[in-house]
Amino acid sequence: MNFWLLKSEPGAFGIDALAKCRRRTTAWDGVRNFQARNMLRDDLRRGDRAFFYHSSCDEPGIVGVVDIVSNGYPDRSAFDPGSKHFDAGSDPANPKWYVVDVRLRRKLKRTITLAELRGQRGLQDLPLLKRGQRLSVLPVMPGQWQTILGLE
DNA sequence: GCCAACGTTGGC
DNA sequence: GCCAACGTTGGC
Repeated sequence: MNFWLLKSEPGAFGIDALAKCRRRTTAWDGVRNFQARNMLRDDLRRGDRAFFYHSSCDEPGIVGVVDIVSNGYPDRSAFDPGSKHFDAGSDPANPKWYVVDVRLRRKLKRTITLAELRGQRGLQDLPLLKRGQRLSVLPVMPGQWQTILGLE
């Protein structure tokens, strides 16, 4: 099992929105960055686990844990002209963008803030904390995962 | 709103 | 292939 961190803006799709989804499960769609796409397509696997991170908000930080419940598959929102994630450059016969399905495992009892993560020993190498890092899908090493859970 | 950092685009 | 211009991300 591998560990990941998935970012979302709570104003667009926050953890409470996921909690309201049928079976607390949804396709993690709308990722439009090639590096993140490659990870969704090739690296995230059913059975993996990820932190749910809120970005661009009052209190950026980790708010929950999700299970990855599918392998990567084409992002259908890219094919839908009515979707805000529509991309005319993605063809169903040759999909450009990918998703995985995620299911909410649990909300954390409290938000583990970005500021708190920055100050934590043992997380110096967490990709989330690297300068200029902007990917919405990021790996988390097992030791980092445990360190973060220990902060809750 | 500002700005640093990075990705993408497109002319050459 | 280079690189300037532009767009986006995201913390502050």
